[in-house]
Amino acid sequence: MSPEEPDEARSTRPPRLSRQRIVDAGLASIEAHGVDQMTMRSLGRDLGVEAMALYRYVSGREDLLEAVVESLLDGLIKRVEAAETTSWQEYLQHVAHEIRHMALAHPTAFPLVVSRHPAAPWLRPPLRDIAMVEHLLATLCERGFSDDQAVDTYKAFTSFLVGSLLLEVSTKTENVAAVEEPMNEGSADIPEQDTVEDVDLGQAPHVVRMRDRLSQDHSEAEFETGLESLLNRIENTVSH
Amino acid sequence: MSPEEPDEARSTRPPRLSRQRIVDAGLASIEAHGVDQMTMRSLGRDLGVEAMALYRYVSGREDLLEAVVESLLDGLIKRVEAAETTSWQEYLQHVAHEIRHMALAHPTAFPLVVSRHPAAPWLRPPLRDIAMVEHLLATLCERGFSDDQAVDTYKAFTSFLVGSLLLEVSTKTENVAAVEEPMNEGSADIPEQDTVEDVDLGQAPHVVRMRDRLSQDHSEAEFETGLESLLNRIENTVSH
DNA sequence: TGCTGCTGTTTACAGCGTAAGCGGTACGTT
DNA sequence: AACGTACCGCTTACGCTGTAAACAGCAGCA
Repeated sequence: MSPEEPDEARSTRPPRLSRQRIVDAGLASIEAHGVDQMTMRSLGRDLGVEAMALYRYVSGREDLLEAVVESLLDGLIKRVEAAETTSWQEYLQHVAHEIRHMALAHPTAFPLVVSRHPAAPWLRPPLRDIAMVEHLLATLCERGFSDDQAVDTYKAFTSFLVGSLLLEVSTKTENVAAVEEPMNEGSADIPEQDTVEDVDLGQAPHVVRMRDRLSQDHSEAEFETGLESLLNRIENTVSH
Repeated sequence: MSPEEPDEARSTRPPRLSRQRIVDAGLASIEAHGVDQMTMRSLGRDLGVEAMALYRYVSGREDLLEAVVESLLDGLIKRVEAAETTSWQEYLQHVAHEIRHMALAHPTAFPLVVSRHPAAPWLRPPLRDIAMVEHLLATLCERGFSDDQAVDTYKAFTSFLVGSLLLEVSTKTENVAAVEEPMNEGSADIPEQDTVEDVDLGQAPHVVRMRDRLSQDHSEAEFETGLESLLNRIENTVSH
């Protein structure tokens, strides 16, 4: 074995700063404590470095967040491009499942993928990558879609993903930020309302009755059902 | 006419501070300059008052944002409750259109309605109000839905709204925050990439070919189509 | 030996949310 | 008329943020 290498993995000390290391630590910090808590200073602390050191590798916090989003997407694109699918249905299902997997693996960061403005208006989240969109459109056209059909499918598909996954991860992130009561305008001797649960007990009988059902998590089945329904709908407009 | 009234509308000077006035100004500021720019200090400036004065009426910035979201919703609930609809299909369409109208009227604030955690996990955005959810569930049950069917419909309906409307308003908000280039790791004599438009010209022929189609705004038609498809799907599972 | 380039640190500044205390004004009670 | 007492908005202050700018240590090379 070579006794000495100029690489970065010899000592237990932090090897070196790099854009990749910063982005990874940023993602980890976001998942651990929420986006707001991921500050340049705390991130520097995580990496054993002053905050300003990060600015050699990212041009600012916004750039870093953008890079985190990008890093979530590019592992996925390669997998999608590698996978071979026989029908466009199978293809869209594969993409959908990959993205759902990513969303569930990073539930706190996923809203960033959705809410940050993409580079171009026609890049719809969560497919905010040109390569990804190109691959999807190309695949659909290959399978006999017209341009219009491909674009319509792309739009309906992204809408479905955003709606399903954003609400699904939001239930899994619940109390990163604590709750606080809203304050009442005038003086304050209105009978105290203990919890949200108690208010509707009088006002919302249906909600109370169905509360268990409402709280149950069937998101996977709902996702599959919705996806299948979407594919059926597309199938009808395509074969027409 | 009475020569003097103790009310607030006599002089052109700011009448008085109140929670409602603060919330309204907050919403206006958000729509004008984006959520981030709506700071307690700037909002005080808008109202001709020091920032700390606001704290008599809202318990903090978070509370204010919550109140803004609430204010977007409660005008709508009353309208939905007032409207009379004959079928559950018509009812859901009415609700969907009301919410879409709200989203388009406040495209910058709408993401707040979606992304802020609701008071209870089973209050799914954008229907984050107990009264709203109660009314929806009650109406569906009235029309013969079982509890399970009502809950499933509620979930699918909210997912649809979030996906469609969030992406629709996001295209209408495009450049509230400016773009910035991401910085490249090593030295910087890689040939400069002028705009996003030029990169894909070589790499993404399908995107280039369909760019016009991708940019065209058919969001209304897409919304109606998607909604109708959703209603059909629900209809099938209900009558089965 | 000195020069040059890269890397991380130090210092500094404007702006943020907000806790705490202060002053003025209007009003009910005496 | 005078006084106590709410209420309302202002002032000050603190710790936090993102980041611009100057600086220090250290590598390799002449």
